[in-house]
Amino acid sequence: MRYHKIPDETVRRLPVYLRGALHLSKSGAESTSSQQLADVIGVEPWQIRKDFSYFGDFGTPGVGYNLSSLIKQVNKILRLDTGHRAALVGVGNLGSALLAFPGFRAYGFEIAAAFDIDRRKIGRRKAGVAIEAVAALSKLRSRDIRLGIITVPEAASQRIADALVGAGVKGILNFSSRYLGVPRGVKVITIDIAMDLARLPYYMPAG
Amino acid sequence: MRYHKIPDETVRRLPVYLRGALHLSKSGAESTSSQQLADVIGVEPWQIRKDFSYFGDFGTPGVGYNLSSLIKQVNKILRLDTGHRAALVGVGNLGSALLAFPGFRAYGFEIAAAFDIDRRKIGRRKAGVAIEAVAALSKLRSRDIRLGIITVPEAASQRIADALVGAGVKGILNFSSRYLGVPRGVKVITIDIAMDLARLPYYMPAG
DNA sequence: GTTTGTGAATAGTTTCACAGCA
DNA sequence: TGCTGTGAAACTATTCACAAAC
Repeated sequence: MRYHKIPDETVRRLPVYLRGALHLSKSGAESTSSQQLADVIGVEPWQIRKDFSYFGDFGTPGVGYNLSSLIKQVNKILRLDTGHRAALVGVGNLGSALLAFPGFRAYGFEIAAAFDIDRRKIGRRKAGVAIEAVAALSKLRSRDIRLGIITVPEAASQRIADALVGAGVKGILNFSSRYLGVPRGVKVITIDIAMDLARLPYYMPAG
Repeated sequence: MRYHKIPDETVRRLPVYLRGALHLSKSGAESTSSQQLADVIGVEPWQIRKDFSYFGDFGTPGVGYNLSSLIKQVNKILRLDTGHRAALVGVGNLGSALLAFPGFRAYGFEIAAAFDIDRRKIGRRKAGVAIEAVAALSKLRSRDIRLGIITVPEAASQRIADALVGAGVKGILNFSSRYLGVPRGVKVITIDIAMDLARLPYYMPAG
């Protein structure tokens, strides 16, 4: 199955596998099996094997997967091996929390710039990052930043997305609840916190 | 198609439709069409019609959908018509941001309690909510709280999930990056911010 | 004996195209 | 005419079961 289109769902799971592998590796293990990795992350072993099979032979039959080589290969597929600099726009409650969030580093991300529209915030620092005026967004191109994180109110999100795209950003993590129109070649992933909470009651027993 | 199992993907999209409908309604419209709603939220019109068709007749052929009745029906399907009280555990950066987050109210959610393990935080208030000791979690049952939001560090998340389940919580919104094992009958939805960011580079043009 | 990798079977979802109603 | 609702077709993803590799 080496020469196939990769299912989106497989790509969605790869970071999960990566995290599981990192976890096992930190626990001192040198190798693992699809069964053990599956137990750690809560999926089924054949799913892991199938997903990996799209990219080539990751493991050794009868033995399993070498963790450090597995981590290296998945990192490469996801292009996390080079490191990425992101710009965060909107230093409110959520934006501030993300600036301080330690979880990005494990995947090689760094929030290298922060922007806000509020004059009182501009010039200050938050979690070591200087807050700049939104107007300065247009100068991102020269700063090797190709990722944007949008944590502004709904009403401003499309305008900010346009500005980020204009500044050469190719990937956006969007925390606003509005649909963002972007040109082909730019990928948006939306995290809508209230919406995820909103489908929880559907699955809960009545009461 | 009235007597079918509802696809999970349909349930995932219902809150999106709800938000679009609320948006149009706030803009002053009284009715809409699948085409207009689709444009607002960035999906295709037949997707909307198909999804609604699992639940019955929502619209009028030749005319469209009445917004207030649409909103009422979707709210009912998602069980958002009754209101829900949630407990948040872990008042760190992200937890604090969520306590102050205004977006939950639109869906009828209220964060009615907050818990932390840090003695210095216990007894204080954040966004109007008193911070209680994690040990007090066991008394949740009597407070009409059946939803939990977990914003604690990875290492503690399973323990907190167990405590929430023990206190009668039936739905969990999990922001930690660890897989949570819960009994049948409890639904977990995980938002893993770093993981979503981690699959963005895969989709970005090389550079 | 153990565990991977993968075709084939099954299940689930999206898309189409149009009948039927306002 | 305009728009919904939905079977049927096309597509995508999951699950199985087992041959091949160690």
